[in-house]
Amino acid sequence: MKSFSKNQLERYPLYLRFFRELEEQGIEVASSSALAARLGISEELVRKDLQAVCSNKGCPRKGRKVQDAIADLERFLGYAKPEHAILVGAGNLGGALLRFPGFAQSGLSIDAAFDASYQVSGKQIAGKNVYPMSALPSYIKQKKTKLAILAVPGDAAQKVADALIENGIVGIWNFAPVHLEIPKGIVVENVDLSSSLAVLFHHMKEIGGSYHG
Amino acid sequence: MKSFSKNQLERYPLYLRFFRELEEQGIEVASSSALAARLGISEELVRKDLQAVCSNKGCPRKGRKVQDAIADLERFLGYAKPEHAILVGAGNLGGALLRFPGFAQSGLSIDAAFDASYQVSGKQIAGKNVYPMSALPSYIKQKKTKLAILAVPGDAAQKVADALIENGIVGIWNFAPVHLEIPKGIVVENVDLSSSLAVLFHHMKEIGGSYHG
DNA sequence: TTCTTTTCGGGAATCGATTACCGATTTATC
DNA sequence: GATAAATCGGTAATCGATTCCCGAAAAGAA
Repeated sequence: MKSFSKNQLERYPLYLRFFRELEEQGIEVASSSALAARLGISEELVRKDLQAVCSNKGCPRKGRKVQDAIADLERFLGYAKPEHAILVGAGNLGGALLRFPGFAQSGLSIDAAFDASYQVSGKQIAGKNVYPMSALPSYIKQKKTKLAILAVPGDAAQKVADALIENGIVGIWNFAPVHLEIPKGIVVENVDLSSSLAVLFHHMKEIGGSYHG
Repeated sequence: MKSFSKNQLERYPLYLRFFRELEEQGIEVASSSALAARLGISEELVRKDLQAVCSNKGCPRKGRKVQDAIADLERFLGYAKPEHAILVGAGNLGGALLRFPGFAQSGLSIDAAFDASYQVSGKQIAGKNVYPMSALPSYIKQKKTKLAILAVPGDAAQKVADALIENGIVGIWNFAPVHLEIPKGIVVENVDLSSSLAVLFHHMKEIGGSYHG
């Protein structure tokens, strides 16, 4: 069985996005070279990535069938059936995630939200119910939800994560700026804006675009 | 001169966060081993990372002075003076970023926002003015802004990015789900949720926590 | 048809990041 | 004061990702 590095996994959605664009334009075949040029990476890398997940071979001199590539990528990425998730913390960022329409194209379905504040719980955001935190355990157990999106303030994140795991959550998409302590067998993927900023700032310093010196 | 990999750069904010927590707790010295254990990475890696940016040496048997480490990390990350940025696209996600209070601790200051919709431009969000897009060129030129946060819908992103660059922006923090075509000398850092999701889904499949199969 | 061009797919080589190891040093303990 | 334990800093080795390279196949041109 093949193994996939984090970087490699992160590239697949970019490939899929590209192929979907081509499909919209009515283009039926595309080469790895074109994809590589568009994304600014080497064509060998693209080819190897696609070889690893595509059931169909590419055709010399032409490339890959766009529709086949889309099907292969969607299957590999798990977009066939949407993954059902709950969102915890329907405040500033959480609300934005609830309202974001793009997740449907990425195989994610946010079914419900939970918030500690009674100013938001009991209402709806983007057509999704926001429940009080007290309703969380029974909801997870009843719906057998496996995935949670964590968008609570940093100082509450660990406590909430513990509760989620205790009730059966095995995957956490963590938007809180905290490194969570997690037992083995639980998956956490962090969206850490400060890390992303660090990369950006450093590159800007290199080209001399920042005032930081 | 040293070079820093993307992964390495992304770790520094985590280190800084950890040291700041210790400082709040009144702890004055901390070892790389403790940091490594907390973050779930090897202690050699932590040591090497810190050696690369710290002016002060660690002390055998004790570790590093927390305050020195914080100072070194903040200096390296460019947090001494905040980087001034504008935000383009004050809608769903953009609004959330404007309201997010954590950027001050990451050396970022969002000074103003711009939006194409007249329903939001002219108003304020989180105390920051939202201007119409027509005001963008003159603002950038007058304030000599170098950094822009791009939070517009995907289909508008490339066009907006082109305009930003034309007016002097050299760094773009891109939240739009699009791979931007950018001339040389301009820095782009993408925050791509679909890539992050791909990593999460894959790991969940590995542990058997997903319904995807 | 034949030649050229482009792309594919696989194997070898390279490059860089991470890990392993080791002697040195300092602190705590006895 | 002697001894043990833990951490440091540096070098060497490993591991894996990416790149390089080549022969083969398909399409288009001559």
